Formats: sequence, C-alpha cells, structure tokens
Amino acid sequence: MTSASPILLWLRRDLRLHDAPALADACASGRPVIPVFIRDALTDGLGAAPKWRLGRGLEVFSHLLEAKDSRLILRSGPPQEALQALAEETGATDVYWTRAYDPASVERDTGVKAGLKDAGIGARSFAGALLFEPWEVQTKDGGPYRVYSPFWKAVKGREVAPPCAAPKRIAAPKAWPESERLTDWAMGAEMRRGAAVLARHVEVGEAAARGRFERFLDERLESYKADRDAPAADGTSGMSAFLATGEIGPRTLWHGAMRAWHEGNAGAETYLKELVWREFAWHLAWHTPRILDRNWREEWDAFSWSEDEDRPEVLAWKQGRTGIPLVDAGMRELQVTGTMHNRVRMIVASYLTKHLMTHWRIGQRWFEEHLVDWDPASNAMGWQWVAGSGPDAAPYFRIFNPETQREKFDPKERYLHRWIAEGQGSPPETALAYYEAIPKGWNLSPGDAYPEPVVSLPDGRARALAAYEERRS
DNA sequence: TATCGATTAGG
DNA sequence: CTAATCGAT
Repeated sequence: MTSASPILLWLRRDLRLHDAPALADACASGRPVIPVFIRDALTDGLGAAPKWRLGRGLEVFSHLLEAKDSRLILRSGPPQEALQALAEETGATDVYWTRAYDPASVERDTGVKAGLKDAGIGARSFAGALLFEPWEVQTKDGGPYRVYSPFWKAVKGREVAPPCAAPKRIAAPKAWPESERLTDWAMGAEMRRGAAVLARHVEVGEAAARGRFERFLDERLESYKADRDAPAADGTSGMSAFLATGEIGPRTLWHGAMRAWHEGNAGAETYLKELVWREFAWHLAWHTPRILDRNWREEWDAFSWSEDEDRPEVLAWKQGRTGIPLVDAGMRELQVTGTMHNRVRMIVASYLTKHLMTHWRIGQRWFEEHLVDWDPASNAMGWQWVAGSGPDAAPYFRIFNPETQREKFDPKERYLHRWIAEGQGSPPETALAYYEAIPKGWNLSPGDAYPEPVVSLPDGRARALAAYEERRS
C-alpha cells in the first residue's frame, strides 16, 4: 500500500479525534491522511467571539494532530479551489468531511462535492455532527416536526450510533504540503481588548471537553434537574462551546448520559432532553431554514417590533445597564466569559423583545457577535422561541418577569453579586473584569451609579401586551 | 422552559 | 395572614 493516494480530511466543525466518523474512515483505509482547514468566506464572516474561539480550537487541535505525528494544513480561499490545489500538490484522490446542516454550508458543500467529482476527485461526506440526520426523523405524515415534545418522544427510544474510537495512528503522506500560519489569520483581531479577558474563562480542546464531561457525569448529573436552572450554580455541563467547534461530539454525550440513565441517575433524562433541544434546532434549520433570519410564524411580521438599533435602551441592553439587575448580570457575563447561563439568555431575550419592544434579530446578532458557543440553529430557535414568533409557541404571550425569575433562581443574589460591581465595597474579579472587556468608548467604570430601569417592568409589560393585542386584531 | 390575580387551604 | 392552587391570557 506504499503507493496508496492520500485522503484529504476537510475539517470544519469537527476538531476532534474521538467520535469522528470521517476521520475514522479515512484512517481505517490505511491510506495517508492530510487534515486541512480552509479559511473561506463563512469563516471570515463569523462574529468576533466565535471567530476567536475557532482560532483557539484550531491551535489546540493542530497540537493534538502533531502528537499523532500528523499535521493540520491551513489554506485560505474558496474551498473548491483550495481542495483541488491540494489534491494536485499531494496526489490525493479523495476528500472526506463531516456534514454541516446550515443553509450556507449546505450550498457550499453541495457545490464542492459536484465540482470535485467533475474534477475526478472522490468526495464523501459523513454524519457525526448530530445524533440523527434531520431527514431521518419524520412525523407519521412524513413531514418534519414543529413541536418539541413529539420530537423528543420520537427520538428518545432510538438507537444512536455509538461514538467511534480515536484512530490509533494517522498515516502521514510522504511529503506534507505547505501550510499557512494560524497567527497570520489573526482570528482574534476583532475581539480587541476582550480577547485577554475571554481567554481567562474559556477552556479549549478535546481533552478539556472530555475531562469536563466526565466530571459532569460523576459530580453534577445527579442534581442536574434542580441545579441547571440556577445561574450561580456550576450545574450545567458546559459543553456548548465544545459542541460548536466539534471538540466533542453529540454521540459521546448521548451515550454517556444514556449509560447514567440506565444506572438510575436522576438527572440523566433531563440532560438528554437538553441535547435533543440542540438536535431539534438543527432539525428546524434544515427543514425550515427561514428560521435563521425571518419570523418562523409569518403572522409575527405584523408585530410592531423596533428594528432601530440606535435607541439608547438598546445600547443599555448591550452594555448591561438596563437597570434590571438580572438582565444586566447576564449581559455582563456575556462580555466577560463569551457565554451566558441558559435561563438568563431567555430572560435577557424576553426583556429585549418584550419590555424594550426590539426585534429579536437585533439580539440574535449581538449573541452571534459575542457568544463563544454560537450555534446558528440554537441561537435562532432560542430567540424566536422567546419572541413568540418561533415553533413550539405557547398559546399565550409569554413575558418573563426578571424580578420573579431572580427570586426563583437566584434567591441569594449570588449571580448578581458575581457580575454587578456597582454598590459593592469590594466587587469580585468577575464583576471588575467586565470593565476590562468592554470597549473603551463606553466610558464606564465600577464607581458609576447603578442605573434606574430604562423601561420599568410594569410599563414594559403593559406596552408589549398592548402591541400583542394590536397584532391580533 | 410564564405571569398575574383570584380563590382556597391551612395555621 | 401566608402559601398553594387554579384559570385566563
């Protein structure tokens, strides 16, 4: 087999060795494997934080490959051209990759597959980014699901392919092709001063992901059902950013939690349901891609949301200075850590879209810019779910009350204390880090007075309810 | 994965 | 008087 032609392994959102069918198949062929990441238009178009996070992921993953006597080859440009050039340089005759499911990637990958085949190069795409292929889950009528609970019922008893093992070795080509340098890509450039703060709070790479997941199963899954909603508790799995870069695969998480479920673990089913929410988001994005940028329920086009991003109350929301403590704490957590507790995401989204009467797209874009765990499907579904324009809508107009939510989920104000410096004699490092992370132009300091509400809870609620009645009439 | 206000149970 | 429960939205 010494003359076997190499396989190009086109990495995108699958920066891992375990549970990676494309990699496993390539290695099992016995042929040399050339891992390659291509910085294309989709990469360049990422928000600042997710781009920075991806850059960190690429750095760690390349070291992982080097430990296996392999390499990560970096190229820029349209993938079709980059892959064909690499095939020519290396004699590779096949390209393997893990499928992506957002419309932009699907369009790109469909074109690349056809183009490669025209050029006489084999192209194979693999599952692995989801538990189920979106087209394999169907209602009795043969259509896609539109409501979460039946979707969960349909998949909870299904077999999920077990995660494949990490390859023992990755055969190297006789000669490595040239690679660009990651530092030249400057993937953190748009973060400016925020990158240093994020770096203190963000773990990167497959080893970190697997270690954290194991600890989660051992130490926190049992109490997950109760703890996951408390933003001050370390009660969640913390897998979202790892999933977004593919540093861990959903099948690994599914089988880990399923094993715990069979052992009678009290939190396992709740966790599996959360994994399936991610799956449901991708199911929706695949079958109704308009969910990513338009009201999923068209009747919401008539709702009088403001799309004016320059209003002072929108700036206050972005800055975490609405005067509503739980909202502000969440928005500051986002600046410092690049994530936000899931429950608080719902609350800040509700305040923006209801009390501030702002279109969910403005919040969606802010999250896209700032979340290191940014996932296009989950982000869009989440915003539309809160706004009311999405699938699985409640039969009433849902408005979260941030004060009621705080009493329920942060009764001791530990989360507020962690993120809001104003009024504290000696604020914790987390609250102070916010001032390091934000743009200098905001001119904010911990000595500022904490603001009065930009829109009070009763006024905002009344205004949103009135707009809802207006739309219905 | 909601809130509010009314009603009822319990002390 | 408070807490739990319920129905409308």
